Amino acid sequence: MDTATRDRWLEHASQRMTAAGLRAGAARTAVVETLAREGQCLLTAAEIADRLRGASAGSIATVYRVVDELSELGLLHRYDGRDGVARFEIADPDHHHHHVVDEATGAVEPFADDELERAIAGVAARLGYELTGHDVVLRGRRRGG
Amino acid sequence: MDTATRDRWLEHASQRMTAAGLRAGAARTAVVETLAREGQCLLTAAEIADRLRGASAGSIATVYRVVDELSELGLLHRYDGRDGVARFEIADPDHHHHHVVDEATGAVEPFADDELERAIAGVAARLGYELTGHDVVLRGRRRGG
DNA sequence: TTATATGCAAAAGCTTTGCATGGGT
DNA sequence: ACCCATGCAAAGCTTTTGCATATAA
Repeated sequence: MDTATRDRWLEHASQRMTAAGLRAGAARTAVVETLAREGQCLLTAAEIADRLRGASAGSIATVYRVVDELSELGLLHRYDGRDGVARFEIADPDHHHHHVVDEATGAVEPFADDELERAIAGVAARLGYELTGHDVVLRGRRRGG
Repeated sequence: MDTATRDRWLEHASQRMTAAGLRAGAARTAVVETLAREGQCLLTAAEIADRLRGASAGSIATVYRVVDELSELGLLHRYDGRDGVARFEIADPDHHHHHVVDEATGAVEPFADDELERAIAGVAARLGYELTGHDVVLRGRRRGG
């Protein structure tokens, strides 16, 4: 993820948070900046807290509170994997994507696919739903190398 | 889900379990039959245990052990929602489907879509993955009524 | 008979909450 | 000044694990 995208998201997040009446506290700001820095990469609350501790502070409780707020505002995507740990990453409308998990290594790779998105939109229309979100997770093994 | 489908799955499950060296204990059998009876419907471990208690027994620990075994054998699909509770349902290759969650009511509706499946297969091929599974969850609000 | 299945209870996570304190506006 | 944000500790959950007993094969 490039700097421009990250900065754009930071700007957007700042506006949304202000509009929502959220103050720019030290911990909240640090969580937001950490998520922006990691970009298109899923982080657990514990991983975010670890990165904050490197700087100054960050209690796990606050991290959970902040990621909940941000998710509520649509600023984060949340993924709940099979290991019972929630993971978060910034939601950038210009970089919409999903993930494929390599079951051999556990590695997570992002991907985007227009045809998949069209198919999902088609399903929603057919079923009569107005979509607010959707998750796609592929699991498999990488062929070749 | 019709009786024939349920019976077919039960037969299939029985064979796979025997082949895997699993014995037909009371609790395991009861869990399998409960899942078959519910068919195309997601159940939590606690919900399964509740249904067992109505009959005779069923400890939550055993339920977790059984659904893990069955998932490992590919006999169950597992969904991890945002509430941190895993849900299970029988995996019938002839009734492959996904789910759409109505955010207003929390209702979960199954659906199947060939175009969506084709898109997913296409993505996997493009990325060079041999898929072992995939999840799609749509979230939205039902239009009209 | 022998290894597996089961239940109970305890432990192990992750996540949330209460409360007192610190900090933004 | 006022109210929100934060940290700590404790509580709440789901899920896993240890161990003794019961049971399928």
